[in-house]
This record gives sequence, C-alpha cells and structure tokens, in this order.
Amino acid sequence: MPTEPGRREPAKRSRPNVKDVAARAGVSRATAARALGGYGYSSQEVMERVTEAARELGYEPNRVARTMRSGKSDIIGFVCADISDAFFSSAMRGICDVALDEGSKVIVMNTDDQLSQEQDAARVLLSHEVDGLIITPVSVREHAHIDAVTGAGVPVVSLDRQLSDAGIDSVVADNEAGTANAIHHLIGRGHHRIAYLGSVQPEEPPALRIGKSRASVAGPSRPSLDRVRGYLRALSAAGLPVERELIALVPHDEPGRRTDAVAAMLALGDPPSALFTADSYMTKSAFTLLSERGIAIPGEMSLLGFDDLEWTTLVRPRISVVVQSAYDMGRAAAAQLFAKIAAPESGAGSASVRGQRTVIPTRFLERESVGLVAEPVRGR
Amino acid sequence: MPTEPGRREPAKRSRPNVKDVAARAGVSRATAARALGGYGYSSQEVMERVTEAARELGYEPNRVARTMRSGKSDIIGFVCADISDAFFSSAMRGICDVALDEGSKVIVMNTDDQLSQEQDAARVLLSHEVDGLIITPVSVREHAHIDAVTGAGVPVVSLDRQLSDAGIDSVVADNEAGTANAIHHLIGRGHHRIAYLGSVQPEEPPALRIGKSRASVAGPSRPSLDRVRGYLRALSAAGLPVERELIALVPHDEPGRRTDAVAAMLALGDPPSALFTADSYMTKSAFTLLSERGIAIPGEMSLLGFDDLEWTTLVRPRISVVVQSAYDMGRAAAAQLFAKIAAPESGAGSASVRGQRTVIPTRFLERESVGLVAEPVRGR
DNA sequence: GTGAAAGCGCTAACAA
DNA sequence: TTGTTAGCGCTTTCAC
Repeated sequence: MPTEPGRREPAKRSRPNVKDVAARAGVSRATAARALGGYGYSSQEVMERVTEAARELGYEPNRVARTMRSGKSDIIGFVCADISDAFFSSAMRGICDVALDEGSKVIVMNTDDQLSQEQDAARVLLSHEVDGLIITPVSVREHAHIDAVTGAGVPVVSLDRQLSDAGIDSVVADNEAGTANAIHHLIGRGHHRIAYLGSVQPEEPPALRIGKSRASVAGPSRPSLDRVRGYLRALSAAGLPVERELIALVPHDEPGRRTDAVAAMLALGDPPSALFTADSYMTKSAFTLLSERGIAIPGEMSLLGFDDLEWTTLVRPRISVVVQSAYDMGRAAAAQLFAKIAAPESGAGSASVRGQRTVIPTRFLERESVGLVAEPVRGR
Repeated sequence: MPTEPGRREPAKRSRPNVKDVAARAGVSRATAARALGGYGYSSQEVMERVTEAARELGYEPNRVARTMRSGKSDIIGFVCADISDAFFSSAMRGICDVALDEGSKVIVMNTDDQLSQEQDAARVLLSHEVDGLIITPVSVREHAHIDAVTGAGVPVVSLDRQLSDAGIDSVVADNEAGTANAIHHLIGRGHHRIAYLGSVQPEEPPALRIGKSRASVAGPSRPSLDRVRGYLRALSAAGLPVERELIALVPHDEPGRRTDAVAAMLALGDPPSALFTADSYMTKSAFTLLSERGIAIPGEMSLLGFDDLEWTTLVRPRISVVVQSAYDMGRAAAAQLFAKIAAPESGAGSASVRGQRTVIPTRFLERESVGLVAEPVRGR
C-alpha cells in the first residue's frame, strides 16, 4: 500500500521512526511523539498531520526503545514445568487472553521441575525487563531467586503452588476442599475403605502422622499434600479410620512405580472398594491396570480421579472426576499480576496486601465410575 | 549472598549496570563492557577484576539496552491458533527447547484462526524487534502481513502450513504420503469402500474433481487438503473408484456437523466398511458415535485416524492412527529459523534457498481398530 | 590495552 | 501549544 512513487525509499533501511514521521509532518520529534503517544498537548491540526504521516509511512512505535525509557516492556513471563502439559498450556491460554486485553505479551520458559532451570529463567526474564512474572515454582521452600525478582520491583504471582507465606501472591485450586468433597461422595455411596493414590515431590517427602483420633500431614501447602489433607479430613469427619496401607504416595519422578502402587493396593489382604487417584497420571495408571486385569468398574472397584482429561468421557464407564480449570487459574493469576503492575508501587503507606491467596473452586463431575456399596460385602 | 555490610546499598535502586561494575573495578565503562561481553581486548588482570566486581554486584546485562544497540533481541515469536491445543503446545515445547540452546526466548500469540489477530500479532512482534517468527498462518493466500515481516529483514518459518510458494520456508508433515499409506493399509486388509471424514477451512472450500480415471482436489497445499489427496492417490493406485458420497468435508468452525457427517456415512445405502478420520476431532466424533450406537469396532466398522492422542490407547479397541510429531515439527521449524537468523543476510550473491520446504515424516501405528474384510460381505 | 564519546529510538523535563 | 535537550544501558568506533 505505501505507494509513494515520487520519493526514493531507502529500501534496505529499517522501519520508520518518530524522526521520519516528524520530518514528513513538518514538526519536531517531540511533537510527533506526543501526537502519536497521546500524551501531552497538541493542536488538532498538528495531530492530524502527524497521524497522516505515520499512516503513510507505516510507522509503528519501537517497543524496545520505549521499554528502555519507560521501564515498561509490555511483556510478562510465565515459568512452568512443561508447556506441552495440558494443565500448563490451558493456564497459558488464560494468561495470554488477559495479557492481550492489557496490551501485553507472554514469554514462556520451561523448567522440567529443575530448580536450576527455574533460577536461570528468573534471571533471564529479569534481564528482559518483564513487567511481571507468573510462576509455578519447583520448590515452595527455595525461593531466593523469586525474592530477587520481587526485590527488583517486578511483581510475581505463583500459580498452582502456595507461596503466600513468603509474601508472594498465589493462585491455587481448592485442592483440600475439592478432595474432601469427593471422598465425602464416596463415603455417601457406602465406601469405607477408600485408597488414596497420589504423587509427591521427591525432594519434599511428606511426613504423614496418623494418630488415634487425628491424622495429619506435615509440610507446606502444595496441591499434592493438600489433597492428602482433604482425604484425611473427609475420613475424620465421617468417623472413619485412617489406614496407612490405603495411602500410596509415589515420587513424581518415578512414573514406573505408579502402576506398582495400584497393583499393591489391589493385592491387599483387605482391599479397598474405591480408588481415589489424586492426579491425572495416577488416574490413567489405575484405569489402565483395572482394564488389563478385567476388573469391572464400578462393579468390582470404584474409581474417582482428580483432574479432567478428554479420555475420561470416552472410555466406558466414564470416569467421575474433580475438575480444576487451569484456564481460569491462568486468567486469575494474570488478572492479579496486572493489578499489581498497575498499582502505584503499593509499598508506601497503606498496608499493602502481600502474599494474597486466591482460591479457584473445583467442581465435582459425577459420571459412572463410582458404585454403591450396600453392606460389608466381603468375598463377593 | 551479596552481603556487603560496609557499603550502603541504595536499596530501591534498580539492578546494577556496566557503569557500576566499572566503578567498582576501577576501570572505564568501555573496558568493563569489553571484559564482560568477551569482545575486544583486555588484559588478564583487568578481566579478573571486572569479572569479580560483576559477580559481587550480581550484575546481569540488560537485554533491552543490548537489543537497542545490536538489533538482536534474543526473542522469537510463535503465532498459532491456540496454544492450549495439544498440537501447538507440543510444537511450542520443541521450539522452546531449541531456543534455549540458542540463548533465545519465545513469545506466543494466539490467533483463534482469525486473520486480523494474526496481522496484529505480526505487527506487535515486529515492534518488539523479534529475531524471527514461527507462524501457523490462518490463510495460505493472504500473507501480505507475513511478507512485511520478512521485508523488515526478520526471518519467518511457516509451521504445518505450506507457504513456500510465497518464498517463505515451511515445515510440514508428509500429510499426503502418511494418509496414502494408511489408506493403502486399509485396502490391504480387504476394504474397498473407505470413507474419508475430514475438516476444511471455511474460507477456502476445496474443489473436488472426480473424473472417470482420475480424481483430484484443487487448491493450495494444506494439511486438510493434502490428506484428501493422499486418500485419492491411494484409491487410484489400487484401482478403486472414488465415490463422492464417501467423502465428507466439514467446515472447521462447525463442530456440530462432525457427528452428522459420521451418521450420514453410516446411513448410506451401501455403507463403507472403514472410516478414515483425518483429524483428531473427527476421530473423536466417530469413535463416540460408534460407541453410542453399539457398533462394534472393528467387527462392524473399522476406524483409522490421523493424529495420536492419549485416549486412543485407553479405549477398547485401541485406535490405529497416523502420527505426526508436533514436537519434532516445532524443533525443525526452530532449527531452520535460527539457521536463517545466523546466516549473514543470505540475500547478496548466492542464490539463497528461499521457500525451502522441510517435510517431517509421519508414522503409522497399527493397533486394533482395523479389521479384515474377507469377501463382499453384504448383509453380515 | 584502555578511555572518551557518540548514538540506537523513545520519552519527559524544561524552555520558549 | 511546540521545540530543545538530556538521557535510559549498552556497544562500538576512534584516539590515546
């Protein structure tokens, strides 16, 4: 379109800048910049001339130079374990959607759950002057590198991991309540022996304490641990005993042991009547093993999982699950982040909300994988 | 760690810069920059002093300023329809992995298959001075905005869509060959009436020409059309007739019509013995409908799909599919992009490879959803 | 081998 | 209302 036959276009020259626009409009650089940027004053006439010149030249402001001056890059960072994971890519979409509305863009970096990669990512993103950071931290204890980011005045929101004790805003699902609710459902259907199968971070093995009247799990708030807590809470609330043998916590980096854990549960002298699988990997392992062994769901074994995946409605029976919306979590985290970015450095004066915790509700989707237990139905 | 009790740290001040490092090391800015950047000359001793000072201060070069000077941002853009889609998020991971090796980062932007969004994305990324762009273009005809990017000297690689005719490098799967191979497999198992169920872009409806001896589909190279071509080619090669009623092309933006298309195929007077579903959505629709109607796979109907998804191995029977590795495609696209970025402006002299086309092979995964047809087995 | 200085494109004081 | 000017942090001639 920029067909300007008379003028010789330098062709190989880069994109036009304010100076070019100013020259064409016959005004100074500052005036052109003001007219274009929409700040300061400029007369109607000059405004039009400049706008026209910019249009003709196909002028587009250089964000890099703008960042240099203003310190605002209109870029945020998203640091997660693996963007190809369905949870993170959905969250990413939520983040992108909010960012688009805010005129911002998102740089993604993967950590593969390695602290060193996370530290590198934080450093790199800081050097690019990102306006903010959304992160799913590998560790909830080791967060010096995250503190360095906030220390540099860059807002951070933690996604799916609780870091609010460290004064960092977090957006998490109501893992404990969602799980408790699901277990409650199982109990309501007559199940007394309910197995819990979940993953845990290898570096932070949970300390499970099972007392006569109370059971608890020590350690920080993390989805994997909070779900165990929800399980314990629901059993306690119903006056059911907590049995150690019904709880399997498999290190996240040893996927091969998931199937073993399910098999061990089935091999128990007094096996459970229902399996609660606390994450999608475990749900898949459990479903696969039950299928292979020809164990009828829910006839011989009930199954209830955390996290919804496409396949849970394609297999027969359809699997009942607790769903968390990764998309909504991403949106919420981004919304919170941009609020902090916009906030005029909430440090001075008002006791600013540091370490705010936003909880996204989960939903229970009842399908067909949970059966009714009538009486103590030992030995079929 | 930076425990420097004696010196008063301005605290609220931003990150240290070359000037600070230079001051601490007792040299000039230029010298410090040289020592840190590893270019130009500097004595052993100065080098050490500067490095030490940088370490103490926790100095990290400001990429924004560096970009401004050098024009290299160490950021590339990835423009796709929807990052939460499994194909794109896997491709994204491949891109990120290569980018990491190259010291680069990736900004993702979603288009939802809207040309206007794609145009905006291209403009925005250009204004951020990205070093290159990987894009899955909405349209293979309308690419003025992409030409604008290459015109600005920024390399572009097209992913999953052929744009090499426009002089833009492309990385695509061997859709035609992969499909032909799958259809060939069906024919080898005795199938003569094979249905093709696929999606097409609503704006670019394909012109299907079915002649006596030859059938073809007009239009550009696109995964959706190339798969149809593979289907036609395999039938022709086997001397089988192409029948219009066995080909269903559903507009991509009308998901509701997918199930209708499958149902229509089943309702045919002389129904097919096998269904080839050319994308994951269609495979899902077909599998769901067959399950609901209690039609046995592969007993009463064989099913073979394009694209592998988790669920295809969890359902019974497991679905045979043609797989394309989105991850590999992403890696290949990124590798090609960085090669072009590194190339010293391949315009001058040598006839540079413009519009290079890289084809990533697909694989056929035989599972249990395809049955053997003995004889003309009409009416069971 | 090192330092002084210019400038990438933009914005924000200040002056006119 | 508009123009002049001074940088943001870095790299890169060019003298010394």
